[in-house]
Amino acid sequence: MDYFIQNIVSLLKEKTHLPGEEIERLIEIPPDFKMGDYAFPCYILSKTLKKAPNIIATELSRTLQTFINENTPESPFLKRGLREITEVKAVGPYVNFSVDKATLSEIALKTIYEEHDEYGNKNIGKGKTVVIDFSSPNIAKHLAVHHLRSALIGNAIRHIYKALGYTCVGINHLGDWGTQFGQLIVAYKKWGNENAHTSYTVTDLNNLYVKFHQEAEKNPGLEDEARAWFKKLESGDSEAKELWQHFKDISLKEFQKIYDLLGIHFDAFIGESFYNTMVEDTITRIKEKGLARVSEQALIVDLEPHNMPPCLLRKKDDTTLYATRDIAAAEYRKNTYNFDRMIYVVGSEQKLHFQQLFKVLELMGYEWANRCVHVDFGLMKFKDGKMSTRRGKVVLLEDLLTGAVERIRKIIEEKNPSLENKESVARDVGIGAVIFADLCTKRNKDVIFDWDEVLNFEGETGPYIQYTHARLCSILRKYGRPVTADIRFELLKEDEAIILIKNLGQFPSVILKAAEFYEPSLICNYLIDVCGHLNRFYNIHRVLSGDEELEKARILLVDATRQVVKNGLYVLGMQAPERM
RNA sequence: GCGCCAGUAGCUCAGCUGGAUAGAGCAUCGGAUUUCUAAUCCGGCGGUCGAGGGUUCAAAUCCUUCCUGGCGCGCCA
Repeated sequence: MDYFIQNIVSLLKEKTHLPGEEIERLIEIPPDFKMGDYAFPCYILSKTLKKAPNIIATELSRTLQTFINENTPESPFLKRGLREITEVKAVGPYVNFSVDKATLSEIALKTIYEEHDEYGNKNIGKGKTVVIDFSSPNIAKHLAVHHLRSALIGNAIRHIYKALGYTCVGINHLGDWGTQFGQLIVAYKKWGNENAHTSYTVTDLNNLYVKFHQEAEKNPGLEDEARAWFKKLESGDSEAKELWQHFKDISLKEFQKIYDLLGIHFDAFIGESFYNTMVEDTITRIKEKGLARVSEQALIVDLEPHNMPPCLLRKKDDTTLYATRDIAAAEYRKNTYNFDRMIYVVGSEQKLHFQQLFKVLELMGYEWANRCVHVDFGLMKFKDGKMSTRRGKVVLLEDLLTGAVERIRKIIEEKNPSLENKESVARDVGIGAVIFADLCTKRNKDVIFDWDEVLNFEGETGPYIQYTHARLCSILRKYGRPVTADIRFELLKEDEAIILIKNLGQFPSVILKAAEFYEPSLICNYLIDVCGHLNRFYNIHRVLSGDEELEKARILLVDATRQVVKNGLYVLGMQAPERM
């Protein structure tokens, strides 16, 4: 618990007779720093005391202030903590506490200084494993802008949980199985070209896929052919398998290029096909539990008692469905990684699917079913509708990324032409801009993709955060001496400094909250706040002033801010260039 | 038809486990640089928090009805 809150709670406990936990929960931070550093709302007392909260606040603040004045010298337990409460005053229905700013600064800045790259980390997840299923694109289709979200949110969540001490296993659950491969094989055999083995690209595969759907509208028989080919694939037909493997190789090569660009790493690429050999056992187990039955020639788990549509295990042609493979995959992952939690970062259009999946796992008797979570997110849309590879209507991820890098390159040329390593900085900032733009909004909202919006680098953007970081690095370079935490903390007395320092102290709890809600956007918003406070400070107060003591103090603040921004960018999966 | 999600400034969003005057950015208008990178900062403009009803001392926040948009609802993933 925060040092000051601890003191305030023990003080209030004595005078209000409320339980400590309750008080701690109620303590908040006033909206305006001028009101004080911490606040206790008195509404809760108005019922028992039968007085208006304003009056209670006035009386309580007077009592507390008197108590502090009287007891400071003697009380051995509260002595230090009490002396650091500099003022207790009533503001409306709140009792507001002001604390000694030098102590506040010392606690926050020393912690950051000592923990540096580990600041914000915790060990609450030590010895526990989290499996994160993310990105998981479909083979034979391009990675498009709408595939970005799962990859980025998953990657950030992975970093966040790692920071909390969890062992994270990032799995790319490739969509490399299913009727669509039957479709692709049919399309390839009908319209494909002989050189597939040497020259085919994902674009070619995607064209075949689009063509299949166009043709299938005119000729529904194609769908049956496709199902037949998938059945052959599932039963191990060598021709089908060879084609499938090729489609897969081509896709993986292209995916890897993008993941490298984004700086995203997976611990395993295990596609759906991998579970093909396990689904029979899975189905057997489901049958043994008496959960499965045949309906309309298909094998299902009836979820009617749980107010859900049935979960289909096997189609009438005997091939399996993705739900079946997902059940097998969940069992496999539990056996392999013995996870404490499993997180699926998949779009919200699959919400029902995961509800069904988790329910089936629960019905199978797996106690860990309730430790599986679907971290869903809204769709990426154009102004005029949903993106879809089926209709060939997409913005390719690669184009977006190279476009952003290109744009940054121009801006560097314009603003900082003498910069070294322009190429790598342009890449870090361009990619970072895309990452930040995507992570910045709460994940369950739909995102409307707008080139102008994504390529505007002013205001609340990735480049803004990185730019702030680069300027801080620049000051430290100019300073040229080692940073020390042995400073006179009372010199950091300006409002802009205090607000910033308090903000920096919040970082660990922001990480925690982001983990709790699986919400990387909280970190984006936090970084915008920190950078805003820093830039305000930077604009008003000179760091390298010539006054040695003051310089030392402000340098520590600069370094601490740099560190927090760097750590924050890291968990988002972004680079923090030192010059730009 | 049923279910889930969203609706806050012209635009994009924050605030939502009830609490102090509803905040940012973009756009627009006006200002700040002999000094640490102006990808910055300051100010102006801009809001019946989709609509009605309810709970409460207190509602953008909780409940309810309705409206609008998105997604989903057995052999795709």
